Amino acid sequence: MVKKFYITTPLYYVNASPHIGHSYTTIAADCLARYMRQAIGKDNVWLLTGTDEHGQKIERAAQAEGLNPKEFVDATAVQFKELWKALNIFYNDFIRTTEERHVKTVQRVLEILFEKGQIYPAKYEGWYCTPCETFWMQTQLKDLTCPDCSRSLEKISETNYFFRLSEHQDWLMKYISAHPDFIKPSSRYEEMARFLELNKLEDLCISRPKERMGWGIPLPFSPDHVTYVWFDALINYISAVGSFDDKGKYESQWWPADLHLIGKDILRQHAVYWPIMLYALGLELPKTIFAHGWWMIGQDKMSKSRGNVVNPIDMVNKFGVETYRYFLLRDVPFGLDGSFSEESIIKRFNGDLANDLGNLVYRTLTMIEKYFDGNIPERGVFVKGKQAELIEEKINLINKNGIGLSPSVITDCNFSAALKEVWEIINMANKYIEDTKPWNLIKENKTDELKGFILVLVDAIREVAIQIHSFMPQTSESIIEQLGKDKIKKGKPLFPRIV
RNA sequence: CGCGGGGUGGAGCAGCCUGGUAGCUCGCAAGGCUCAUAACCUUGAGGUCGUGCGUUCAAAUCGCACCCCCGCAACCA
Repeated sequence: MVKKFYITTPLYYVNASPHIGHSYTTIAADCLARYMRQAIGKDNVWLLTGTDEHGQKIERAAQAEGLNPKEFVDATAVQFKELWKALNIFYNDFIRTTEERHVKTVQRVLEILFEKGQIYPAKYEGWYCTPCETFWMQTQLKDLTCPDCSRSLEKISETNYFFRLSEHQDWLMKYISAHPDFIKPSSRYEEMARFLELNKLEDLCISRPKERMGWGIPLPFSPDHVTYVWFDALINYISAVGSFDDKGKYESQWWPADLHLIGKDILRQHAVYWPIMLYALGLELPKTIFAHGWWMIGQDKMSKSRGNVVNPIDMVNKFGVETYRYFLLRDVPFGLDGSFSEESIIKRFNGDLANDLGNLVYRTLTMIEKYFDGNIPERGVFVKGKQAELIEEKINLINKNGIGLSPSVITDCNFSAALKEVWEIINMANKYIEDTKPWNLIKENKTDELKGFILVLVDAIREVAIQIHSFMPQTSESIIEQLGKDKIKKGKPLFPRIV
């Protein structure tokens, strides 16, 4: 097991309010971080999230609301923080790209790379749509009109700064083929490996002239330019957890990251640009980059233009945090796309949470109440049936592999499979009750058997509560509490069925 | 055109790499039970595994060809 675990979410771009996609990545990261805190100690885990706040899109979004960019991002960043609170996200740090610590590091990185000759100025030629304020590459165009607004484009040529991506292709390809865990899941790994095989990397334009786009970090060696997107945003992963000294040496107790969780849309930036930037700086590469899938809304892609964006807060208000977290992590294997609908949330809720888990807890507590006056029977040597042994075996097995997530499950972020494992205990327990028929035991005065039976259930439920802690912290705690130490504190059903 | 993913009982998926009684969840039907949130447990119905050809004693699984769906433009996890 690793000694420290540094996990990140992407920096969310704050040109609009957070949606379920943002919450998905962050909940997954929170779940892993919670799991790892239990496994290796809370001081050894660092979960970083934050917001990406520069760029033209934000400049324009701010304008649309009649705010200056800073006012605008301040307001949106708060929305993200509030959402994380509502979703019970426990992060160690929240970095904003407008913060001084970040700006300084970005400029330092630019400086170092410029001195090393990794960044160079060159004339940049392309087609510009003035009304849209958008720059188009030749390859994006069918004719000389703007793909967005169809107005005619203007050819402009300006000096910009470029990062020498192209000269790094060889070692990156070798690195990737030597590190099968670098990009996950494996389908994405193949995708990237093939991309590098089939395409030649071109140097990356990393600047914009200030007069055209002012809301960004100025290049230290050319104050008339600001950095452009990725050179700003990606650096947060190091700017938040360390700094460069005068000699350009980076110091950090957390770097390299153990896991960058990202959506599949930004895989190339993380799997190609970012490693090359780090390599050029002489820094270690992250251990693993995991690209998860997207939530579709029914069959459709979620997008602002379609107007089908789902607000996580609405879902939380409707179904509760715990259900929302459970649904996202359970319904679809991490890595694949999922189909989001209230209907499927309700299905999961009624099936897994109300009928299986909630009802198991409730019926067990009721039996303890009725048969033992609310006292959990004392431990003793009781005759165990075969089923009881199977349940105990299962519990031990899962315990041995570490809090319900076997090592492969954790490294492959297979939340869904982990929960399935846990639910097997639940199903076994429900079946065990059915087969043991405690209502007959009580009639026949078989108290010892009844005690043994209840203890098996109590153990099973405790185990389940521990297992689900990273996924549904509140539910876990509530179950432990209701079970009490010796005397139960039965409450209302955990998940009252939605009719 | 090309690239990637996919087509398995009503729905969603696993199985395919390493050929050999087609499995899971939900839904549906019948039954059982009463500790429980009309919940839980059991059983059952329902599939030419996209199409065709080939390899093989044997193909959902391997090979070839074809058909259909999704993504490969932008905002964005």
